[in-house]
Amino acid sequence: MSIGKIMVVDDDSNICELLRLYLEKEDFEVCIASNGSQALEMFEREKPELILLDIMMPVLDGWQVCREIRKKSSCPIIMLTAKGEVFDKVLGLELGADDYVVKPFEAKEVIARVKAVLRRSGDNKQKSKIVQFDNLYINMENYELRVRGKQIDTPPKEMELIYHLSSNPNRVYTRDQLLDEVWGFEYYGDSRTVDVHVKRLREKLDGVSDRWTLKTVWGVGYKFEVKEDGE
Amino acid sequence: MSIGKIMVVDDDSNICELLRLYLEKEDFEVCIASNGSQALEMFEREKPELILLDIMMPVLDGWQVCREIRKKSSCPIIMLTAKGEVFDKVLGLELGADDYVVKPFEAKEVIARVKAVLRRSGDNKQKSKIVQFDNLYINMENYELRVRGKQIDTPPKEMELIYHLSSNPNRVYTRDQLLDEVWGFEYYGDSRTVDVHVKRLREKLDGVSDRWTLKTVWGVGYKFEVKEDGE
DNA sequence: ACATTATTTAAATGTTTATTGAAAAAAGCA
DNA sequence: TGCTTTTTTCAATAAACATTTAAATAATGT
Repeated sequence: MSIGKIMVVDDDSNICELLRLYLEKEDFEVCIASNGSQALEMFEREKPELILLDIMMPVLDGWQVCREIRKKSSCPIIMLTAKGEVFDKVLGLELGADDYVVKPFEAKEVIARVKAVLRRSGDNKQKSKIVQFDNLYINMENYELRVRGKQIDTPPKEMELIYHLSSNPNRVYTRDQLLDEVWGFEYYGDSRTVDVHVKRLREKLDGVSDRWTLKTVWGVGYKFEVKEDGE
Repeated sequence: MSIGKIMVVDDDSNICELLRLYLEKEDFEVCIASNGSQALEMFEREKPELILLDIMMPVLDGWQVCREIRKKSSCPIIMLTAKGEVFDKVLGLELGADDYVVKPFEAKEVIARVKAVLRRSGDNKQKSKIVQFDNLYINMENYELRVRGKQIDTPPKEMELIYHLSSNPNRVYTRDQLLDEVWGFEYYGDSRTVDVHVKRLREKLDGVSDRWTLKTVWGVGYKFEVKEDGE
């Protein structure tokens, strides 16, 4: 599943495809424009969450594109600059670009900067990686699960399962839904697998709180049930 | 209100005043030195956040000033060079200048570069080169690692790795992240390399404290885990 | 009571990490 | 420079751990 759409603008198709390769590996969706005017048009249509923008381009150069986009949007922009143009990039930043990368670049570095800029720009739809209910604390950043403040070592699948369930309290998930959403779409295993993981989680979590419980919905699936106040 | 103090060093008072005018309009605080030795003295006293430094100056030239300041500080420095003057970029980089501007300059351009350099330096630096947890002491200034006050000879990579991990306690890093952030983007080696370094660090550090530990997060990576009080 | 669904258990399967020793690379020294 | 030592990397194996499967048992609803 895509974690965001990124528009790559460069007249060198090798560079575009290289970036596409790496970005898609990181689960970004990618669209490509090979010149400035195409970029502006595509920007309207695709509404990307971030733009990787080459400076040296035919028709409209990167700065002009940057300036145009800034007139109507604050979409993050990372400039791609050739080695010779080192000091113009400073002005690029002043025009409203968020970061820059100097060619020839390491693809890994570009990815890192994309992530950093997205993180900084904040309004990305990344939901909190922390869930807390009464004396249960789940932190997917650190892969940490705490019960009454005490850390409990938990394997990744169990971790993701309890996180998924508790992120949407009171919602019932069928086993197949859980296999799709936690294990992944391509997974084709026995749905009893879910039961086993639920069982292990219960071993760790049962009787821990009277304010929530990992409940079986008979004939349907499971839910993380949270009790209302005073109930 | 000032958004930061900038020291301007130039023997031409016209240039100094022009820069002061523009910088103050942008809410920077400005102090001015008209030669090298005055600059060094003022640097100690005023502790500016950035320095605009002319190269051609009587008494001490810009290069010498730059070198002196770099001995004790990483304060950002932008060099001012006259047109026709050959700017030695390699020398500039080696001495630690962050950017340069060629005279005659547009005041707006200087402002843009000042802001860009400040933004960059704000991203990167600011973090202490010393980390301390319980009886572990890491000093990256002089590559020194101490356990219970006793110095332990440690190879550079291990040093950088434990420093990186312990600088962000409890955060999980994947092996690839560590390769990017400790080894560098251009590194293309096997990610198992990280394991070996972790293993060596553990030989040196295991059982040393019950308040922190170098922990494996199965299926994910490693973290420097620090226990809360009373746990 | 019967059919269906859920839980538990244990064993098999698969994956990730730890450990090791040797090779390669880098750094230090004469 | 050439030699030695240290550090880093690589690759193979062993160990640890997680996940899945399958089958037996228990619970639930009609």
